[in-house]
Order: sequence, then structure tokens, then C-alpha cells
Amino acid sequence: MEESSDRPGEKIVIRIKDWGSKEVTRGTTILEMLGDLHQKLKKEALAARLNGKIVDLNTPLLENASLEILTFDDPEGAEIYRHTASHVMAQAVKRLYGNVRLGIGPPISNGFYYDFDFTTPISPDDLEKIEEQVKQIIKEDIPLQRIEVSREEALKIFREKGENFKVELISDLPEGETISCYRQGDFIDLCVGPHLPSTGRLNFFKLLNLAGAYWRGNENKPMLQRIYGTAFPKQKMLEEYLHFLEEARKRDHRKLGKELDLFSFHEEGPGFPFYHPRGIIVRRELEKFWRDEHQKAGYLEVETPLILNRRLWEQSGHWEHYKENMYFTKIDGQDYAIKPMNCPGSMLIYKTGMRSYRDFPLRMAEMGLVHRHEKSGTLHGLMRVRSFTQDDAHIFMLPEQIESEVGGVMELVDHFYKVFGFSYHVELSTRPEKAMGSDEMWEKATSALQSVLDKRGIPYKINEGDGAFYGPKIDFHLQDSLGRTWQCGTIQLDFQMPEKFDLSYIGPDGQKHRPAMIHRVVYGAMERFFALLIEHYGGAFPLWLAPVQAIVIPITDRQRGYALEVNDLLRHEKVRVEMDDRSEKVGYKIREAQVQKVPYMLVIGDKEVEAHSVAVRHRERGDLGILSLNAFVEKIKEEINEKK
RNA sequence: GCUCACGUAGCUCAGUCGGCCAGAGCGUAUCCUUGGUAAGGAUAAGGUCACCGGUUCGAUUCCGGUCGUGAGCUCCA
Repeated sequence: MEESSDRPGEKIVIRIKDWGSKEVTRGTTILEMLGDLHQKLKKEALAARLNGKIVDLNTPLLENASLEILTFDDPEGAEIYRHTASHVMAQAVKRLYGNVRLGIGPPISNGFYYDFDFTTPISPDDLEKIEEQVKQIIKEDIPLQRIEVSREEALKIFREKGENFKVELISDLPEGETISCYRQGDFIDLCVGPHLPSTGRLNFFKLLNLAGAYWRGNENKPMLQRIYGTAFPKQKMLEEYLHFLEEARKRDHRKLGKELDLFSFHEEGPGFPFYHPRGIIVRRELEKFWRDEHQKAGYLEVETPLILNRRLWEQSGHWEHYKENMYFTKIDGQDYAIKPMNCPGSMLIYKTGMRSYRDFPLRMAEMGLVHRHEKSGTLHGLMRVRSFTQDDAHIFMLPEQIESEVGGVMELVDHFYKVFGFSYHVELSTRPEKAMGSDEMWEKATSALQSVLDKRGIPYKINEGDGAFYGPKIDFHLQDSLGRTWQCGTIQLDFQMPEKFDLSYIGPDGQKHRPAMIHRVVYGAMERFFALLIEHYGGAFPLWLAPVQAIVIPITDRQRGYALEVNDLLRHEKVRVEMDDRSEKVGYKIREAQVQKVPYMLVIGDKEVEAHSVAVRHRERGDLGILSLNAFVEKIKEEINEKK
């Protein structure tokens, strides 16, 4: 609408969000304009949105326009800030280790990274040195300059520098695309930008860790060294972030698992978890809840063997598609495999009799222990293991029941996660490269899942090519204490297994038909869900899950008799109770119970013996005063039942 | 699987630039203490310094390999 003209000295009008309009001379940069407008804003501004497009502050204003100033509080602002930080780090690395080639260096949530190809690998000790150099570059306050170049020029620049990764990136850019670079002093990087106007705009900077990363995420390509870091405009923000990381480490399920004596791992079985008495209590409670809810939701429970003949796995397609992840054994000279999935077993149960459309939907659930050979480097506490129990179910149904059944599972998942207070996000995964079945089948199955999500208005992300080999899936992801996400629930539509196993049902027409089927889990894997729960609650499980729900603490030996009576009564009422009658002071016993995150501590002195009562202390609410023994028993039983 | 780092008592961690009996705190055991809401005191036990080789007069320490663990990549519930 607004025609630009090339007459110099002409005035143009800029409408600035939250700051009204401003008249400037054509050609004034955004930064210059801000200087006239407001010093604080100029200081906080990182980039701007000019007529909807995010640009550098050095961008000259050439026509009437609308402008929005981006600060660190805007997600885009923070990204630009971190992106510049990554360039500065790369410059520092270049200065210190001249002979290093650059990979990529994007901002990520809470920070940034940059990938480098060093001639000799650096060690974590080098980070300090790099950090010092970064500080130096910030101090030098070097301006960042955007340069737009032709493809040939870009190739020339980076070829001359020996930056063959950058050359590869440029070569892969579509023809005709403007190629931009950012220069700061002697350092130049291929980058779309935008960036901060100068390195001095960065403030508090911290390099966090060093890791390996394949070039372009491809395991067949060279491995680079990735340096992770973060940057904030205020010291306090950086400190808060580092503090958050520290707190998150305290909630790490691997640490809490040890401290609370829940589970362990051993060299004798890497990736194979050992549940301790306290850990198995939590798991059994989760299972109990699961059985109750599944019974209500109309599921039938089954159990199938751990080891089954090779023939079955050939029939299911696992032999062909999943062999690398399976464990094998021989029985009487015949090949057997330890099940990596529960479905083939359920197929055999399905086939033990004639099925009628009247039986549908047939919801067959199984807490099935599966074993998978996961790559050693991927193991991670209970989150990623080699043997785990899936709260599996296979639903056999009429094709027209798919939508309502998928919807039903989604409701069940939502209900479960709400009970634990988890928030989650949903992803839809489509056909992988290595897949069974025709494109039409995949198309049909994928759009069925998509339509359920769309109809329910559930936001989801699409993961192209991430489906199971037998069908597309809807995944439910939860976050751990550090914000890393883990797939838990999943709903997988499968038109393959029914074919492979020649499943049938008798329809109303008296003829045989092929049933539709879904695989689904709600918790996902009990191990992973348990790990997430530990981190979610920081080890302080809600009463109904707590391994020890109450601890009886007699003050002296005199109260031991009555304390034992309290202990026995609670135990008979199925409360998980322990007694601490060691000759230690009350304070000591309380401290230990607090550290172990026991919900209720029952202190018993002479007064309580006399009154047949208990002095109740709650791990979070503190001293709750004296309750009669019976009143406490009722109270705790009620709270357990209500899953408070 | 790959890159880098790490592996010392049940746990958390010192330490040894190659050399006498390898240390601390917590925990455990025994004794003293019987103390009212987050650590009472004393004594003791506890280690093939992950494992296997090599270098060396001598290795927990240096080198190589194996196993395990961590961060991340790849892969996945």
C-alpha cells in the first residue's frame, strides 16, 4: 500500500506496538530510532518484527511500517539472543583452535549448541577456556553485520575457509534462495539470522556440557563435538536456571531410586531393572489401579508366554522387521524368541475360537513383560530399559468401531494421567520406511487416527515416518524433571496382524470377515511410568502410592508396647506401616522419616498411651496435633481410598 | 552402536606428580544415653581402589583392552 520512493530525507511513519507512532527519516535503522524513543527500550531490544517479519535492529526503515520490538521476554527474542550466543561461542572456538570446522549452531529451548569438528577432540576442561574467550569477545563489542550473497559467492567464501560442512549446507539450499551470512570481525557464518546488533549485547553466558552428535543427525556421517551452553540478559536469570538444573538433578529418578531404596541396576544385567520391596509396592499399586479402571472400561485380562517359537515371529513379521532388537534361545533344538511385543500371543488366543461380531469390541488386556535389545548407549535408568512390562491391550473390532474405540482409549489415557497430575502432548506418527502393508492401508489407517484427533479438537504434532512397522500410531508424551519428553501411552492401528494371522469373525450375514485391531498402552511401560512418577513427585508419592504410609515413633522404651499395638492395628487395616523403636531421639527419627518422605509420622509418648491416641505429623503439613487411634485409622483409610 | 568423560567402603566423595598399614562424612554393629516433632555420645567392623593385560624393581595411580555408568547423537515404550 505504502509506496516507497527514493527521495532522501523524506519522513516516514512507523507504528510501534505499545509505543504509538513515530516519524523518522527514511533510512534510519530501527536501533537509531529506538535511541530517540526510549533508552531502556533500546537497551532491552534484541530484534524486531517489521511488518510481520523478524529482522535485525540494524535494518534500515524504508517505508511506513508497523513494528514490534522483541525483547528477551518474547520467545523469538530469547531465540535470537541464544543464536547470537552460539555464533560468539563459535568465534571463540575458532580463535582458540584455528583448525576447526563448523557444523551448525542453533538456539534450543533454554540455550543453544554448536557442533564442531576438531582435529583433536577437546575435553570438558576446555570449556572454561572457551568461556573466557567468549567473555573477551563480548567485551570487544564486535558489530554483527548481515551480508547477502549469491550462491557462488557463498560457496567461494566457505570453500576458501575449508568449511566443508557449510559448503555442503549451501549446496543443498534450493536454487534462487537468498543466502545470508553474518559477520562479526574476522568470523563469518552462514546464517538466516536475525542476530543482535553486536556481541556486546550478550551478558551472562555459561557453557554447560560437551557431547557427540552425528553430522546432520545421521549415524553414517562423521561425529562432531557438540558444545551446549546457555545465555541470559540478567545474572539472576542465569542463576535461576542453573538452580533449576540443580533441583532437577535432585529429582532424578536414578538418584531417588537409590535413596528411597526403590530399585537397582547391576552389571550382571545392564538395562534389566531390579525392583526392591519399596519399589514393587508402588508398581503393584499402579497395577491395582490399572486393573480396576480397565475392568470398568470393559477389558478382559490375559497373559501369554515370554518365550515362543520362531514360527510365530516369522508369521507376525517380527522376524523380518524386528530381529535386531530380539533375544533368542533354543529349546529341543528349535529356535525360540523371547517376546519383544505381546501382540502375537494375543493373536493366538483370539484364534482359539470362533468370534462373532456380537463379541466386539473385544478388549484383551495384558500386563506383558517384553525384552528388547536396545543399543547400549540408549539405556537410561528406568526410562529406557531392556526388559519392561507394557500395560498392553489389543482391541478387536468392526471397522466402523475404530473411531469410538480409539476415542475410548484416548479418554482412558487422559483419565489416568489426570489422576497423577501429568500434563502431556500428543503426536501422530506415520508410515516408516521399513513397513509392512500397502500404501492404501496406511493411508486409511492414518486418516482414521487423524480424524479422531481432529474431531476431538486435540492438538497434535505429526512425526513423519515414525510409526510402527505394522501401523500408524498416536503417542502420548510426558516430561521428566529436566523437561525431556518420553513416549508413554500409544494407540496403534494395525491392519497387518489380522491379515498375517488370518483373523476372522462371523458377521451378521453369517460370513467370515476380517476384524480391525488396535494395540494400545496407557502407562506405556511400567518402568518408564514409574520413573516419571518418581521425578514428578520428587519421591514424595501420594499416600496411596507411598511405599511406607505411616511410621510409628515411640519416644522411649516405655511406650513400646502400645506402639506395637498401633503398628499392628494399622497393619491389619492394610495400612503400610513401620515402627522405629530404635533408641534414638524423636528428632532423629522424624528427620529420617522426612528424608524418606513418609506421609504420616505417629509420635507416641506417655500422653498418647494414656489417651489411646497418636500425635500425628504429616511430611508436608507438619504437626497435626493429637488424634484418637481410631480417628486416625479412619482418616488414613479414607485418604488412601480417595487417592488423595 | 557412536563421541567425550567417569568408575576408590552399602551411599556421597577426598587422595595417591608410581613406593610405608588408602582417608572422611553418612549408613551399619555394639555400648552408653530414655530424650516430645529434621542429625545425642563412644567404640568397632567395612576396600582385590570395576575387570583383564602391558610398562616398571614396584601400578589404585601410567598405557592398552573389556565391562559398566553419565551427557548427547542415532534408535525407541
